[in-house]
Amino acid sequence: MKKSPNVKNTLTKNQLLVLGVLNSAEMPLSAYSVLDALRDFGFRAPLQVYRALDTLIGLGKVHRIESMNAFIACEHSLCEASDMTAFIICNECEKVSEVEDKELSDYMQIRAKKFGLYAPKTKIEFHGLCPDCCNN
Amino acid sequence: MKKSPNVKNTLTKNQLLVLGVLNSAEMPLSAYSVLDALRDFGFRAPLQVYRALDTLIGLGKVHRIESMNAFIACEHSLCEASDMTAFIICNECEKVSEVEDKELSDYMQIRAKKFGLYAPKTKIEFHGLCPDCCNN
DNA sequence: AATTGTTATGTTATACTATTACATTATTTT
DNA sequence: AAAATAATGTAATAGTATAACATAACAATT
Repeated sequence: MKKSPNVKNTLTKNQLLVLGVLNSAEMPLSAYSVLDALRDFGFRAPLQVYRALDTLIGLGKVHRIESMNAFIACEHSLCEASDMTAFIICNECEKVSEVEDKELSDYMQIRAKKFGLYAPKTKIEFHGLCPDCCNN
Repeated sequence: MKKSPNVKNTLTKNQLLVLGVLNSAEMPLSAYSVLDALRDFGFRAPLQVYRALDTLIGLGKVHRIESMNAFIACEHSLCEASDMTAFIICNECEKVSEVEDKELSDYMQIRAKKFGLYAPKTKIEFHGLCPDCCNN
């Protein structure tokens, strides 16, 4: 919960590298996986990854999957604008996909208010079995 | 994602100790905080805590707050029966409270189905500012 | 162009969270 | 009591994240 420089909206070298790795990945990656992927590009320490991730998350370009300690590139254009992010996570094949659901988003806002919480951004991580894995 | 012995529903010594600590706590505790709290009772290694937690979570008596890597005793009697668990988390004072919301629970089920996900249990962690912290 | 202030990086060490693997003890079942 | 199962103890290690400090890059003045 802090900071937000980067006034001009160009990403720095490290941020571009990290985002590139996540964009190329089909699954959420741990920070250390990202680090390993970037060793040939000069990355040597976790902090280089975590710092870039912090900024990218702040910009809405990357999401953190809390239940997996992993990071995934945003699949939407303007997630920063939305007030909810939701993920479908299969416990079996571990596939993760981001979903948009305006109706759910609105409902969550109403719910949060009902609880007296000011929650401009909510995140949902649906865990379960995807259609493929259900038929086993 | 595994196991579930403990056929008879009496808790073991370690499970009771861990649950006791969490029941006495007002906030979610990390596994290592629980460990420290139980050193005088013979606990010496993290695994003693994690094992007890696994079982207690399986029984619905303890919940894991994913976004905090912490654990909290269930405030309801029959959380195991419910198909949703939701928490209100203040990013400022870090107060966490479990809420029941049948309507939201039902809605989440519908939503999950819409995404083709079999998700008998969903968890929501609302992050935001509680009423107290909003007025600062 | 040198000075200053700010942002981004690099680097080391360390803290925090969780699991593997194996040995032992306790409990239940036969 | 013997065998089978469940619970525990212990050590080592893996995995995740941050603190603290040094340095470099960049921008905005003067």
